[in-house]
Amino acid sequence: MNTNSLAKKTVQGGKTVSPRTRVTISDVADKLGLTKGTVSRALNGYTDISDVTRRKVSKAAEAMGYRPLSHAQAIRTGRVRALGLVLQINEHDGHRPFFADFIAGVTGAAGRENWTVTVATANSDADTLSTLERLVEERKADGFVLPRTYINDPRVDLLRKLEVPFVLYGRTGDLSGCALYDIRGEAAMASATHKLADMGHRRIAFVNGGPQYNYSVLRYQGYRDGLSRAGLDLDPELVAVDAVNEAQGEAAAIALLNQTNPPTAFVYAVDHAALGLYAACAKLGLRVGQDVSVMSYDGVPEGAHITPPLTTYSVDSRSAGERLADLLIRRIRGVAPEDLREFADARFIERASHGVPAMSSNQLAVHLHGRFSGQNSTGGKQ
Amino acid sequence: MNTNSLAKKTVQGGKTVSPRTRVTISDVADKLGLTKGTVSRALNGYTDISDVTRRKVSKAAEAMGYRPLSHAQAIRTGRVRALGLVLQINEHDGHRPFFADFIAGVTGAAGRENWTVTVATANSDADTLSTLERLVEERKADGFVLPRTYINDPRVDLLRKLEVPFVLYGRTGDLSGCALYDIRGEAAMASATHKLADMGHRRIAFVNGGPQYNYSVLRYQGYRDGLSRAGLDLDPELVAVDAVNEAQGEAAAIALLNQTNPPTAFVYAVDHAALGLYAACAKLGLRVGQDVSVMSYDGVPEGAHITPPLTTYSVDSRSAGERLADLLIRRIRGVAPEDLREFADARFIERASHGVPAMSSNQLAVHLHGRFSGQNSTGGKQ
DNA sequence: ATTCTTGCCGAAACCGGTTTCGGAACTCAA
DNA sequence: TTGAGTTCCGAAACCGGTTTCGGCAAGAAT
Repeated sequence: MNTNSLAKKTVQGGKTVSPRTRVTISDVADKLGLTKGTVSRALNGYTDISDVTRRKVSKAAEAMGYRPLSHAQAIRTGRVRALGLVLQINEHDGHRPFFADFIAGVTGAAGRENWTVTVATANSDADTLSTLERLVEERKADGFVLPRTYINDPRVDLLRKLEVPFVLYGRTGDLSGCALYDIRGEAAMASATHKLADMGHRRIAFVNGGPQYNYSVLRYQGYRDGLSRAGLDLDPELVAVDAVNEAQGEAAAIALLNQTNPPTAFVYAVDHAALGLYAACAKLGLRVGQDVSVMSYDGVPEGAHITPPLTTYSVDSRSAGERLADLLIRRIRGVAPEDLREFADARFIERASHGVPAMSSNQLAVHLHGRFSGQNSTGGKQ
Repeated sequence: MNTNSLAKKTVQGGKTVSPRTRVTISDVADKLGLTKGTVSRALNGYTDISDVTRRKVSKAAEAMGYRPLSHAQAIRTGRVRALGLVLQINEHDGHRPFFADFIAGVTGAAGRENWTVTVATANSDADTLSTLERLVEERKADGFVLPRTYINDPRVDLLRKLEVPFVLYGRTGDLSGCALYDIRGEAAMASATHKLADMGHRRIAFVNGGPQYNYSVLRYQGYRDGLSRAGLDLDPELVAVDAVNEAQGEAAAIALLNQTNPPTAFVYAVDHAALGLYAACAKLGLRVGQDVSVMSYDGVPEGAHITPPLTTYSVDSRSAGERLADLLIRRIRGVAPEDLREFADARFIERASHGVPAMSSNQLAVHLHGRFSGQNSTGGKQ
């Protein structure tokens, strides 16, 4: 018998109520004349409990509003039913708008399984690692979602060493033992490149994102695949790197356009960088979608509001979060990482930032260099 | 003696290592020849432990890398050292960009005290309440941060009833027993109104946000204070409500401008709505910052990129998150809610969306109605 | 009728901490 | 010398669950 039940309960009007006190497993056991061990086994699907008893127990538990305390379970099982998410907040992180959707996806899917999500933030790689370690040490999470993977990711090394389950949002150099979810960014880049070539563009530039991220090798590969499928040669002079925000995207565009054989089309790996092309074109007196075409990747909201609206490949961050949470929970429950790899495609959003080239590369060069010095200019036709 | 220490430890090369196993409080106790009860008391500042022992214990614990398992502590203390944050993700929530900063603030401050943050999302008021209840039931958090307060907030009622600590981000109708942090939006609105009046504007409109939110009564009050300080009368025809995104802000602006005595200046309670004024002016052939002035509130990044850049009162979401986490932790530790109320001011960011009126209200009316019918127009001079 | 299974559940240990209680040793005053 | 306080720590209960172990009763096999 639950020795505390008398102290904790009060009889009011013939009905037993528990003031300010949770209903514990012993309460359920007492009510049924069983022991708490039996109740526990019944609730957790042990096979040595008769169906009759099992049904009785789960019914009573439901009726009494019994909810096991996850940290009381954790002390024995080692599981807290929580997912960990360590976000690295960089100063120049252009991806913040995604967080809300992404977090909503992760927490939503976790909640549906009655799991919770422990979120922490860090402001450097080292900080991320020590935060991960702290969360593991205190067992605040049973596993982790690792967003924004590097080609060479120290978080993966750490969690592998600690034997803590994790799932990647993105791929990484060494995938052994990794569960993951990723968007086929390479397919999007190939498709964009190919589409632009189909429209008649012959010189198509590629502006990549941060070189440390794994996505950049994939998207670059996609760009090259698109070129070769279109029968175009790769010109290294048409490739820029490390543009993840508007300013960097603008600088890259200006540098590329100031060449003697400028591109008539751009493929950007990151939407926020692609927004910089608009600024560059404003300065250089070019019309986006006519003089210069662009397609990009991510699907940020700003792209829909800019003029002309940006053609892009949109990523569904919420469903990414949902899938990641689901995969991670299964990983924690013991499914092999190799069986937990999912891919999705970005969705093509055709807007108005691309079209058939109004000029050839040569004509564009004349147009540009006949009016401008080839340096940045703050004036120009709007 | 820790009966498990032999089973768990292995001696390798004369050095005791613990393979795959945490160091527990019993390990520390064994090493020092004390009992785990003593170690626990020493570590938790009980007065019946001698200073010598206390120092010995904390030193050994540190050296052995002992970290108490928060859920093991929780089973006795009822505290999990976690803050709860339930975010309501509305479809038309224009405030998403803040989330990253806000969450970074909360988690950062919590982490500094070795607390963690469990985040959950909900998509309706009812969902928010049931999520809160679930988190309380399973004791996934010791207290909650409640962002975006309503005038009449059911979350407050719930947590008050459950006697769970919480802290508001914003004020609410009945503040009894509430700890809170808030930005003085009313002061910002008053200041904006007064500044515009000083510049010579006589008809200043106010476009408020969602009427269910507590901030809207405060900002409206601030607008009225600003008017009266400037010696201007309140004209109800110059007040619009419920504009929290660009489309709603645009509709409000067009309706206000189509009146016979249109405003020459606008005070918006929400930046995202103020962006709609730009769209409205583009349609009506007005120049923002000259024909029409505007000041707003929030400090969203888009405001800096739009032309002309938006003058606004910027809120520091990160430090808000930090302060809230700090207040909540103190609240959970027992500080009275009345002693946990903090206010901060929004920072004035003077940009180019305001100026002396180019025309009086009458002239503006002639300008508008001489060219347009007074209905929405999609054409007009860009 | 006896023995062997099998199904089902009680009893108790256990997880890693916290907290209460009591008593040994040491002071200090009478 | 003794009695009353203090100081400091050990012993054990406790928190709310999970898991192991063993045993009883009913049915099957011999």
